[in-house]
Amino acid sequence: MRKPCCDKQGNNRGAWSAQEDQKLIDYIKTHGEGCWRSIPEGAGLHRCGKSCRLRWINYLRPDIKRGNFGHDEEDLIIKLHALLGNRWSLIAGRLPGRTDNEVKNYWNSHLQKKLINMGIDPNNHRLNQILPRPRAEHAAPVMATSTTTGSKNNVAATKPKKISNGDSTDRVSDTETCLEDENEESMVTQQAATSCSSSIHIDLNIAAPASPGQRTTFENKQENCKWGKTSSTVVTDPSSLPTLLLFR
DNA sequence: AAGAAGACCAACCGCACTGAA
DNA sequence: CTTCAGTGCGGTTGGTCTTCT
Repeated sequence: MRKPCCDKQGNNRGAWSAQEDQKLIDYIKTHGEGCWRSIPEGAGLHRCGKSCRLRWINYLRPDIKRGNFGHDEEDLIIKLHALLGNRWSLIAGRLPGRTDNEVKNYWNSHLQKKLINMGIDPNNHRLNQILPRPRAEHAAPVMATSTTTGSKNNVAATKPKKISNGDSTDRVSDTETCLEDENEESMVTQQAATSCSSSIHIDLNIAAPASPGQRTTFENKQENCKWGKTSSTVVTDPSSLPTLLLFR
């Protein structure tokens, strides 16, 4: 397999210092985002390009929105996850100012637990057979309070190892979307979007994400028709799916 | 007050994809 | 057509903070 790009000896690793951040910001401000490989050298950073890119995209970019996720953002993530699975960059693309890493972390640390508490399997967004018994004072679904479940280990335990069979479409196989069988995804997403209750009005067409210039592999695949699966049936009425609780 | 357990999140790692040579 | 460098993405890790006992 490929050699990692970050095997260069002498590179810093771990947390970024304020000085390093500033160097990166200054460099990108003057030269723009370009060849990530050349950025560390140009900026005088002892980091690999990959690390610089990550730091910039996830933390230093000026349009990053930091802080708690709003209620509608949460709602949107859940809905998008139901549609798209673990395609975090796509999901993040619909949330202005949010990064894929942030969305992913929020999902793993908050939303999974929330869904579990609501009796919904976060992997496929289906209603679980056995609902967790709500506490008397919390008859309605509520935000996950501090529970003993859902620790890092528990979360990890729910995640099967990545299946690497060379078929990139299977990269989301561990968290199948409830609409996984769709091959007319954009159509379905539109339908789902219209069936969302909602104060949230979004365009769920699979198109260029909110952040300009960012083109995902997923979208490339879309364009190249590599989604490939043609055998599955198209569910034209999402309301017929018993699983899409959140779209009612 | 102190240690343990849990929660959160920044960063790293490995793999897949693309495009140029 | 093949190879390889560059890049992006998703999964995972590990450090730090917070809460619990």
